Amino acid sequence: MGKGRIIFHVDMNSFYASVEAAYDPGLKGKPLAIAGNAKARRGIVVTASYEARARGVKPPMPLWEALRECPELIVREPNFDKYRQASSRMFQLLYEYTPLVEPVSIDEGYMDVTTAHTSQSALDLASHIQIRINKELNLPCSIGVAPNKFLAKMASDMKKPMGITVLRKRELADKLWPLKAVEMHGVGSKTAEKLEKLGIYTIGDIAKADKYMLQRHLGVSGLRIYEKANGIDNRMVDPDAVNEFKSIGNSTTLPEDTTSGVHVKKVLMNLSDSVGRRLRRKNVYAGNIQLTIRYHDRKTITRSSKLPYPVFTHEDIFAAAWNLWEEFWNGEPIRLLGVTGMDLVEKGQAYKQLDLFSTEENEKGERLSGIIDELRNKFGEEALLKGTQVTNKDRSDALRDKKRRGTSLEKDFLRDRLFDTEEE
DNA sequence: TCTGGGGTCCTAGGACCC
DNA sequence: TCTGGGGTCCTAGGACCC
Repeated sequence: MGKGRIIFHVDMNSFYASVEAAYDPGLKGKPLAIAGNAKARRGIVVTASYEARARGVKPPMPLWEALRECPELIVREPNFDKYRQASSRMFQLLYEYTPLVEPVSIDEGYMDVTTAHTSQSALDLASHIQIRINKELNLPCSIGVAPNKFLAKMASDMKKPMGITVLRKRELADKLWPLKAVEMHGVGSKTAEKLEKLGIYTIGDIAKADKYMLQRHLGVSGLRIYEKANGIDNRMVDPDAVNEFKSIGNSTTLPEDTTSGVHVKKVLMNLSDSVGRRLRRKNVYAGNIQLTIRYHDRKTITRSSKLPYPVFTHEDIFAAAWNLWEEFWNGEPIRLLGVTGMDLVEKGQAYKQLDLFSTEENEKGERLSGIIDELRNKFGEEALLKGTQVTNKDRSDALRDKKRRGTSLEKDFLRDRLFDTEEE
């Protein structure tokens, strides 16, 4: 007693379809599918209402197949602004209970409520949250209640829609172990196939397998699934994780396959522009640009190059992408193109360095930002960073910033993640 | 009639340096 | 005559998730 954590996993049910139905009550109770690219025939079903699922529509199914299964299917294109808005309201509601909320994606997140349920039981708290989300936002969700993230995640999957499932350590053998290995978070079809060849079919089989045998065949993920199958998962709920971006990219499947250089150029310029806007809005530079090419036969390659200095203008991004295209395209028809910025570095870091030379910190910021871009162009980022020194004061400032961020979770989250729209 | 778009993490090989 | 081993960086692919 006293040492265990209480973790919730809140999982919105058929999120996109539910949001559409909340806006348009006429959709309630009808088979509804949200599908991208609905007109171009190349779309897939992203989300299906439970009525649609009952008629055999299961994401991610090609749209034509869904319509064959269920001719009366109502199809809507996704409206991400709407979903982001609903999502932010949902998370704001969660933050009312604890700052220890870790959004995982637009429609799910973890909460650490170990110290947030003083007056009521954890189960009552989960029920309370679920009812509020349903009443105030008109959206259904399922909640898993468990001593760690993995078990909470598995629990929220066990009863849908509008379920609440408690999964205790002592219930593993009954509730978790009978499930097929592929049901486990982290085990996909490829890993499940490998496991079957080892005579492992259920999560219980994983739990009872030889740990080092799993490691030999699956590397570190073998160790990981062994621990999880035995109910062990020490990962913390990290409210800051959502702000730590590793890459920002956009891709698009073309209406028709193409070999036209002019066409490709136009598409890459659009993608570069959109990636550039997103980088600038998040105040980061990309040190590496990656081009993704999917050929007519769906064979997909990625080619990337580390840049001499980090970039964030659409011209620089496009130039890098175009170089890769000219170097690596094999001449065959293209189905999809993608541009991604990687090795992201915070723009603020560079400004911070320059602030060392500045007496009035903020006044000169604008002018300095122009200078720093010039210096970067001339000498590259590395020279720039080497030219300055980090003091202890900087370190403590950075630490304080990070701590402060952790206490204004809502704002950071809303700005950085949910309102990730195309406008500047 | 074929299968989107946004990501993260892990692995592995080669280049290069000491 | 031909030669070790460690460490880091860069790149590409693949598995997985929502």
